[in-house]
Amino acid sequence: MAVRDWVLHLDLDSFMASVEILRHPELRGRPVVVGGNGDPSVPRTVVATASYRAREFGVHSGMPMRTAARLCPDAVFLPSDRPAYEAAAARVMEILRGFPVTVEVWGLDEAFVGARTDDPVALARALQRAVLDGTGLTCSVGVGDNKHQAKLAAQFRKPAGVSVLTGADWVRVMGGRPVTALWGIGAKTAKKLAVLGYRTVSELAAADPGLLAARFGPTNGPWLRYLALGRGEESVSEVPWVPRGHSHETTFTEDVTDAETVREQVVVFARRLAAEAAAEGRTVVRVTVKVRFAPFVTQTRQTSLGSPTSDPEAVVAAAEKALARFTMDRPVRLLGTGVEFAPL
DNA sequence: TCTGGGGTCCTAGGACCC
DNA sequence: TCTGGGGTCCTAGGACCC
Repeated sequence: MAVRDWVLHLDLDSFMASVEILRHPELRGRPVVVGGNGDPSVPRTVVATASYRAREFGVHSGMPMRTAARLCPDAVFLPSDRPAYEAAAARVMEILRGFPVTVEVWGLDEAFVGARTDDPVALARALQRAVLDGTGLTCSVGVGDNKHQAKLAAQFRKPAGVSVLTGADWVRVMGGRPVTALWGIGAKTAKKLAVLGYRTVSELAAADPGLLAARFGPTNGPWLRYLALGRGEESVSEVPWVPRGHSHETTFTEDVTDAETVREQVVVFARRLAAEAAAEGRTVVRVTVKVRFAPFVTQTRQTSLGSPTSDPEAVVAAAEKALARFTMDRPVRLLGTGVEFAPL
């Protein structure tokens, strides 16, 4: 094969569960479920990651922990331990950077890898081997002409597989699949597309661009068709991601009706966010408070700051001002607070 | 399946200005 | 006095992803 640029997507398999099994070897081969505080009887908590053994029982990410416990009573349930996963992910990224490639970290457990090679599959295998030898973790790798193709390909053979998806076989592989197979089209968009008569990737690829723009907007409309044609970003960048902001939220185990409890939680979040901004050398330009009322109705209110700051009192005051704009006439299920940073 | 937490980006509508 | 057109900023909400 000729030498050319490729995009690879590396996806760690059942990442959080795998990290737990690594440090608790006696769990190997058992169904392991990570989520909430590790107690599956607590309502309003969901599965973050299920091991492949647990998935055989139908357990999957996003499922209520209580449902997981019903499907797989013998599973080991563990709380999620972010610092441990961040440390494991950092080791994986360092291993990838040992190769003559460009590594773009993408979320906690994924990376895009840009490489100039005549054998991307051999490279994918070498990356997998190095990650396994260095950390004990397995990963799946997708190879493509762009990020979209590589990302989809990585899902084809999980766990521990390598798959290739390029423009040359896009239509054959993807054409007949539902539009939700594309990276960025979910159930809501699929439903709207179905109304227009576009159900498969090939149908969307042949869609009327004007119709899409009218229905989905000037940016999103054309982008949907672009996805269906198998296009995507071709460049991989190792420049570290600059966060746009941070947020914290909590779903109360039982709905809260006491206004003071709500206010106290907002203040706690605002102080934490101000401290995080200061620690990262960032300033806050906007504070958003999010309230999810019972049964499941979500509203947001935001306050812009006159001038960017990381002063905790200013952030707290802005959060309280946003909170005051809600009509608190129903029990509160979830409370969140977020800050938007000034660009660097 | 009674539905987490942390992100990103886009859109629509109103305010305001020239 | 019945009322253009464009630009920009702000807010609230929606959709998607892991």
